[in-house]
Order: sequence, then structure tokens, then C-alpha cells
Amino acid sequence: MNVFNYLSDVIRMEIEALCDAGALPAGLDLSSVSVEPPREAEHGDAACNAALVLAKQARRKPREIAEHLAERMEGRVEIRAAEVAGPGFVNLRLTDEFWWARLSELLATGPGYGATNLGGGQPVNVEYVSTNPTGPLHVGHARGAVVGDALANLLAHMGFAVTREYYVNDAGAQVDTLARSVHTRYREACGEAIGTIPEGLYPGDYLVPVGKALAARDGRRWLEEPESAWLPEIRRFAIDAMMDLVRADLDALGVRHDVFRSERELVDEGRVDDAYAALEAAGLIYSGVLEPPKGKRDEDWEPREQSLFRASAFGDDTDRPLRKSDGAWTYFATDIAYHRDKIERGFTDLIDVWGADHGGYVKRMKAAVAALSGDSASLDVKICQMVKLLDGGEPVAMSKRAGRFVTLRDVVDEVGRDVVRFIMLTRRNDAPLDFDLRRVTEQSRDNPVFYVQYAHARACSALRRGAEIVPEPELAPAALARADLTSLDDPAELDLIRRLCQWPRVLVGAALAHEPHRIAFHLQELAADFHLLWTRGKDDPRLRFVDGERPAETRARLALISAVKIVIAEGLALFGVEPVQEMR
RNA sequence: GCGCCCGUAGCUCAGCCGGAUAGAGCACUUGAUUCCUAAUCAAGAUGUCGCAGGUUCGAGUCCUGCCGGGCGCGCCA
Repeated sequence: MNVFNYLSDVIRMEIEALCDAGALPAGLDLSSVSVEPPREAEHGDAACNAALVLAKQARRKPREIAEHLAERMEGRVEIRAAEVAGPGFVNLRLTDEFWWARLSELLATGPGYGATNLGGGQPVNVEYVSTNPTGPLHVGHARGAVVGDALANLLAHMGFAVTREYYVNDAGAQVDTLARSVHTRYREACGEAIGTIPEGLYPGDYLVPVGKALAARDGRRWLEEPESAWLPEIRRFAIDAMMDLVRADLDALGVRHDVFRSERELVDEGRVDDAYAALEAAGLIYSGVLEPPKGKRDEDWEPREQSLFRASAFGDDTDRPLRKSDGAWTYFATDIAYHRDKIERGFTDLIDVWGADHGGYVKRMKAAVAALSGDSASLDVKICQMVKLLDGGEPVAMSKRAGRFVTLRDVVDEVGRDVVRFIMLTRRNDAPLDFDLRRVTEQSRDNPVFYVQYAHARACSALRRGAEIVPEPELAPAALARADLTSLDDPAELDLIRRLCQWPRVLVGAALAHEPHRIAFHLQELAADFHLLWTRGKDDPRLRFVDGERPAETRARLALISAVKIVIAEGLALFGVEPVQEMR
């Protein structure tokens, strides 16, 4: 049960009853009535704004409405107290019995508590990573990869039919550069002296084995050929090799995709022409000359007539070119075709996860999606800000030559996949993130990964000890759901139950807002409540989780601990992080 | 010059379609360990929510303008 949805329904019923009784006029619009956890614990378990929202349309004073509502709420068995507070809030306090019942419910549900069919099977396309296949992934890419992956996990958990997608930019000039770079390494592998890598080619060592592999496969046949002869073949070979590299890097992070969509295939299949024709038919393409960009160096700029998409008709600042001067498609044109491809595959709910350097691109892509779908599809772009890599507070040099910790693989090898994944989700995607290699592996309160994992490990530890008192079959969540929980009457214990019961609400909020970081914050708060209770048991033997002298109380507390373990494990699973059983 | 994002405690950040006296952690001070992991916990102090207007019962949250920082700005992807 989502407690707040439940209370919201109850409040609506009681308002209807007040209307029927004539205390309020009929036909009130209740859409903005909400029941939420109050910021301050003193304000009770839940606060309702109904009286404030309804005052104007009911033509009554807020407090007067609140008094009536509070009176009715107090009449309900699950309500211990309903108080009018402040300008007209109704603060609700629920009985202990109500909370114990919720804990039982959580345990009876077991793993998967909080998962709902919010999405109703609606298809959602989440596109993330989508880096150019020209080299290994760097730390910056890890953030988008993890955010996209966790968001996809979350949406799938909440009943959306999620497709995880990677757009392979294998058609532009950069992959030609890649092919030339590989050809150079190929000549090297064939025994030619290549000297320093020419300016404009990719110098990285990661291409050395690619050159060797090409030489091993094709021998010396490309040495005497002109570029036009070898470029397509070597380009294909190089892209395949780079995508293998990228996939391996993603695999090291535990990030996966369902679909790898190739830009080149879109072009070859004529999908860009189709998209162009569709926009043209809609009268959204014209030939025109753009204003020169201001504030940027203008020397090379000259007026040029181009095929322009009327992005400005859909909220963009200016219209955007679709063809380069040589007639080739711009990146935007192929990206339009790609998003049209998604829409044609039946997606009306599109999410793109991009890096900060693509921020200026959001409006035009949204404009394109609006134009292509006739406003029936929505695009949400999650821009991931920079990751600042630190080591003990000092910035880590990010130059390729320095070679230290610049690649995603290096960071994963250094601190571990789970740490990278969790830390990447401890900030809103649109805020910059400090990633301190030393701090994230510290075992201390200010390392959120550790703090949450430690709570899980402690829960496991207590359950292991509990197994010495309570027979194994009775330790299963479904069995603990039937335990007598009435001894869980300490405020700290009830606070913990309340926190656990917020989980369904957190998941819904995070899923609707596309904000997985909310889960990280909730897990930290849950861990804090749990650690507090744990330490309290040191002072107050009555609160200890496992006590052989008092099996009934032990059973109740093991139920509580089991619930903590379930929620933390579920949250970590959404993040793709393995919960640890013990930490030594 | 224009666009997007950000600006909340000394530091790093939460703040959920506008809600009550704006919250955590770190750092600082003090305290808790024969007791389930003290790798933890408790107590104390900390604010012109960048600035100025506006919208309304109510603004950190919405609107406008300014200031500061980041990212970007046709024929790169």
C-alpha cells in the first residue's frame, strides 16, 4: 500500500461526505488536494492541504474547512489524531497498529515491494551513452551510462516497457578519421615505420591491436591500394573493433542495451531521405540563409543558402540546417531520422541522456520530435553535467598523456563497479559531480556507498544471528509478516517503519520525474534511521534486535530488519549495485 | 551577443505539480565502546535560499530584469 495514496483517497471520501452533509458545497474540484509527508516530524505522519486548496472555491475559511475535516478523520480507526495546524493544514497521526500492518504488508510482498504498474506497459525508449565509436569510454561517459541504465531499471520496475538504446554514430567524418588512424596502425603492423601519428588522426595506443588484427586478417593487401579502395572496408573493421571495446567497457560497468542502432544503416536504408521528405511534405523545410553566429570567430563564415528545418516554429531559437555544403546530411538530419525511427517503432515516450556539451542541442531535437510526431510524442533530455575527478581533494589530470584514471575502465578497476555506479547517482543529473577516488572507497559516514552498504550488511548480520534463535523457515519475509509486531513501539522503531513505507512513494516520484538520484537520498535516510536504532540497542537492551531470552520480541525485530534489507536491496538493485552481506 | 544549466550553512549538497519555524552530511566542540560490527551513534552551533521587482492566502520553488559560474552557438558528432 502506498500510504499517502491511501490517505488521499480517504480524505477525498470524507470531503464528499462533508459535501453530502451540506457542510461544503457540492461539485468541488479536488484535483489539487494532496497528502504528503510533512517536512517536520512534529507535524505528524501526513499533512493534508485540502482546506487551503478548497477555501476559495468553497467560499469558507480554510480553518473552518479544516476543523470539519479533522473531526471526520478523527472518527476513523486508523487515525490516532487529526489536528488543524498553521493556516489550515490537517495533520494526521496514524495508530501504531496501522504502521505494524503496513510492515506486515511489506514483508508479505517481499522483494519487489513498491513496484507498481505505474507505466501500465507503456513503451518507453531510453537512449544513453551513444558515444562515437572512436575509442574507449572515459569517466565522463560513465555518468550518462549509469544514469540511463538506472533510469531504465527504475521505469521497467514501475511497469513501463523499456527499450534501452545506443545510437552508433558510425556515419560521420570521425569514423573516416578512425579508419585512417587504423590504416596507419595497420601499416605499422605490417612493418612500416610510421613515426609519430600525423596531426588529425587518433594517436591512442588502443588502435595498435586493431591494426595488428587487421594485418592478421587481410595480410598486406591494403598497403598499395589508394584510400578510396580500403576506406570502407577498414572503416567497418575499425568500427566493429571500437564497438567491441565500448561494449566491453559498458560490460565492466554492468551497463547493457537492447538495441544498437546504426546511423550508417539509417542513411543506407534511406531513412534520412524519408524523414526529410516527411518534413518537406509538412512544409517545414525551406531554402534560406542563416544569420552569422555572434560572439564566435566569424572569419570563415560566409552566407550560404541551405536546406533549413523550421525548428523555430517549435520553440527553437532559430531554424537549423539539414545538409552540409557538400550535400551530405548534417548530424542533426540523421538524428531527426533516428528519432523518427523511434517514433515509428511505436514509442511516444522518449528519453535521451546526453553530456553537458550537448546542452545547446536540446531545443532543436525537441522541436524535431514535436514536428515529426505532431506533438503526440514527448522527448525528455537528461543532460549530465561534468564529472570532476579528484584524488584526495586534488584534481586528477585528465590529459591522455598523463594516462592515469582517464578511462572508464581505469576508474572501475580502481574503485569497483558498484562504487562508480552508486556515486554517479548521488547527484541530480544537471548538477556537476565531484568524484573523489579516495573518498568513495573510505569506510566512513560521508561516503554514501559505504554507509548504505553497511546498513545492509548489518541487517544481514542481525538476521544471521537471529537464525540461532528463530528457526530458519520462520525467517523468511512471508513468515515474519505473520509475527506479532506489537513490541515495536519505540519511537525510533516506528520512525523506521514510516521511512520504509515511504518507499513506494519515492519510487513513483523518481519514475515520473525521471530522477533516479532520489532513490540514493532515500536509501541514505533509511540507512541513517537504521544505524540510529542499532546504536540505541547498545544503551537500551530492550531495543536489541536479537535476544535469546525474548524470542517474541526478537521475531518482531527481525521482521523490521528483514524489511530494511528488502528495501535497501531493492534500491541497490535498481542502481545495478550488489548489496553486500558482510563487511570485514 | 544569444541559448541552456547552475547559484541554498565555512565546504559538498537535498528540498518531491508553490505550503507551516528552509534540511542532511562534512568540518568544529562535547559525549557514548565488558553489550548484535564505535566502519556507528548522540548533543551543540551555523543561513540577506546570488540581487531586485512581480504573481497570491502562501515563493528556495512560478514570472521578469540584473549579477556570478559552467556548457554550447551553420558546412563537428
